[in-house]
Amino acid sequence: MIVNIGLRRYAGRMKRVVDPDVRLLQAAGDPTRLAILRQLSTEGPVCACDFTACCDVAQPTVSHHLRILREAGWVTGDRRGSWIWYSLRPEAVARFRELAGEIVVGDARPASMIAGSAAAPNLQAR
Amino acid sequence: MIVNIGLRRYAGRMKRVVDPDVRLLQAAGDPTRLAILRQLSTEGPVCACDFTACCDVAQPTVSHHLRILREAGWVTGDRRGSWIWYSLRPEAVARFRELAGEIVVGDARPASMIAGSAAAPNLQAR
DNA sequence: ATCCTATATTGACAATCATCAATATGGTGC
DNA sequence: GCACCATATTGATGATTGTCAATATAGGAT
Repeated sequence: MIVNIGLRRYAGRMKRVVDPDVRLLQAAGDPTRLAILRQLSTEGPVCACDFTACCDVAQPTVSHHLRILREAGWVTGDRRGSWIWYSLRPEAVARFRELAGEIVVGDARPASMIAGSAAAPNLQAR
Repeated sequence: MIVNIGLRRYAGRMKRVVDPDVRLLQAAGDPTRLAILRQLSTEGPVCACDFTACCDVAQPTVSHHLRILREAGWVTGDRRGSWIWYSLRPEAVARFRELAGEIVVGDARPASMIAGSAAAPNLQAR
């Protein structure tokens, strides 16, 4: 996508992520956050204070990543006293599994829907 | 992670992505690249020239994203004449599905392995 | 050889990201 | 009230990212 700014053309990053599937994948695609997700998966609800150990990052960084995971729908935080227990949201886990099931090798279409399988590709105008 | 550079402390991004799982997720976590993966999944091998349509991006951008998908292990390119046909790599698809299967809600450990479930969290030194 | 087309690479630019120190917020207990 | 703890937010910094125009590379056809 190209946007004019004054006389210049903007060639940087433009399309913000809105697709919830992309947000889910993008949130999981970070070493610290994947470690958090894995810890939540194997240990069940985890206190926020216990994430700094596994990830070797400072407390504000953990808080930052937890916010991203929360906004992507991966986790919820449940305040109990002065601690906050984080847990995986089943909807996100289910959606992630669906997403994985949608990516399959080979042509998933029934043979009747395929027109010219081995034909030339669609040519594009430059 | 903290690294000293001269007298300053570096507070920017440090740990490069090496975990192949993270690379897989990171590569999939982009709108253009997820669209490419989905097109490959539903249509089977796709000529590189056919990706510009679905993604609304210029040719170098498609090439850039294909390279990222290739380096993450998602796709391979097969040159046939002047066209290059891209297809999903079964290993990546399989790993992605495994990855999705590893993230589960609730505590996956057997009850015998759980010490003090409802006890206080592990306290950390600041 | 030359031309044409498909794809990759280079270089630049701006947005976004991950990280931390410092500070703020909000709860518990005295 | 005050002190202490857990967590979130702010602000700064530097790396990384996504995008394009321009150029390069490579194969097919003439």
